Amino acid sequence: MITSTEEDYIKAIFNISQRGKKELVGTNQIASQMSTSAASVTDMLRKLDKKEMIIYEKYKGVKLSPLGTIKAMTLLRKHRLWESFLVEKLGFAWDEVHDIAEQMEHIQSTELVNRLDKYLGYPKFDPHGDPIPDAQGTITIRNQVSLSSLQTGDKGMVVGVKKHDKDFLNHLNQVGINIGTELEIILKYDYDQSIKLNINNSNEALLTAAVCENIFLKKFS
Amino acid sequence: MITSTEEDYIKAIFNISQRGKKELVGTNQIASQMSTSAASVTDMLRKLDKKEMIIYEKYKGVKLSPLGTIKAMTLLRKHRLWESFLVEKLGFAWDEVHDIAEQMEHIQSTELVNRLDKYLGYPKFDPHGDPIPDAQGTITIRNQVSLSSLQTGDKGMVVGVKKHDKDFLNHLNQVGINIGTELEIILKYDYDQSIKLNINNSNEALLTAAVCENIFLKKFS
DNA sequence: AATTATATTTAGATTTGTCTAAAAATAAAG
DNA sequence: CTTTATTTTTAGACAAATCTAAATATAATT
Ligand SMILES: [Mn+2]
Ligand SMILES: [Mn+2]
Ligand SMILES: [Mn+2]
Ligand SMILES: [Mn+2]
Repeated sequence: MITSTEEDYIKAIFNISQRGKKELVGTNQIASQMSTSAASVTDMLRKLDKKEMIIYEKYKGVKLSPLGTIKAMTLLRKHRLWESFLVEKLGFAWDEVHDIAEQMEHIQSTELVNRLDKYLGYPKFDPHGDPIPDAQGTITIRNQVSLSSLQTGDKGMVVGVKKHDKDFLNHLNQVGINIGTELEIILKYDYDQSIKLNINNSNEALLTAAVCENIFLKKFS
Repeated sequence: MITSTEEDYIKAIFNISQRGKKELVGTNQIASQMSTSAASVTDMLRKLDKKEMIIYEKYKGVKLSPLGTIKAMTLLRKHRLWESFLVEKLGFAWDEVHDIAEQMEHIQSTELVNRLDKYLGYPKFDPHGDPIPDAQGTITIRNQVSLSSLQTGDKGMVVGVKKHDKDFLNHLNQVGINIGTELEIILKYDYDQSIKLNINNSNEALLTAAVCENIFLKKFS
């Protein structure tokens, strides 16, 4: 038996270790990710260690055990399948689904998840371009580059975003960027690395370096 | 803010007051329905009373307040819509969906429920024949009779069941009864009120009085 | 190497939901 | 109208998840 609070900690540890380079995750990192106190994190780490979901050494840090990694994959699978359902079947926008999926990922029923997967046609990526682990927990890796790494004249198609918060996604909506959108870099300014680009061969837009950093593309040619 | 435990108590109180004749629900009734102790129930009743979800008088009993009744309707709506989704879209059988819906009914998002309702085509009844409250909380009443009340020669169509547990529904599956099944009473035995009947103009079956008690029909002519 | 700063853990409390055992209130019987 | 039985509430305790404030360990600076 695992509680949904424990599940959220597992997810947080996985997410932090994905985006950082270091193998071990720190107490404060988890605390800030979960918007809770460091003391609460320490308590929970002890508990998850006893349940053998993580490998934890006092003062040094923490990483997921094999068991914890499987659990994290299951959670990502559920979260991303529900997000896909909300967008594909119920017509939600990609910036409206995260908080709901955050709840639905905790529903306990493997049969439900597998049937949902089938119903959606076994999608490989969620509405934010994140890969969906299959029933065995394996994920499809896609070769993608950050928009920041492209130069003047380069072209590509948007395949994912790094941040998932409403404000960021809403901004992309406003400038007309979504998964599948085609971009051509008209000019990359040396001064501040901001990028002027052409969207779907029609509109033009200017993105700051901070925004470009969080957009993933499949580069053409 | 209401917790999902509180929501389950609200539902229990509503369900008990529906099936019983008395207006006030007792502590022990709730305890047995929720498989918990009477002491826990008393604690929760105090809390729900302070939140104005129920009207509670020590030693006398409890009933839902207007606020609590709205809450109960919302919960029934969510539970039954999710059950419909699981059966209609994901292909679950009617005896497999209750426990999953018991979890999904607690997802917090009115937008989600209303979109789900639309996606399902605004169904009026769930897979067990129970009415689904609309967004305003009003439910369609259907004129139905218990199979026990029918006599030799009567005909009707199954429109609902009183019990929702797996064992009971599985038994109905075995004898070939589901929502929509047409029944004709061949013979009602005076000795123990058991009923021999014809199912969909093909098979024959014998049901005990206890089983007949829990099947609702729309009587023909 | 000693001092300062940061990160992490402990100590002690709180809230929520639960329990058992005992006390009190109400209902049922004699 | 007492006595017995049932129902309900209280008392006291516990596990889970959280908090603040204080102590301790590790890292960074002089
Ligand atoms: Mn979550
Ligand atoms: Mn996503
Ligand atoms: Mn429930
Ligand atoms: Mn139902």
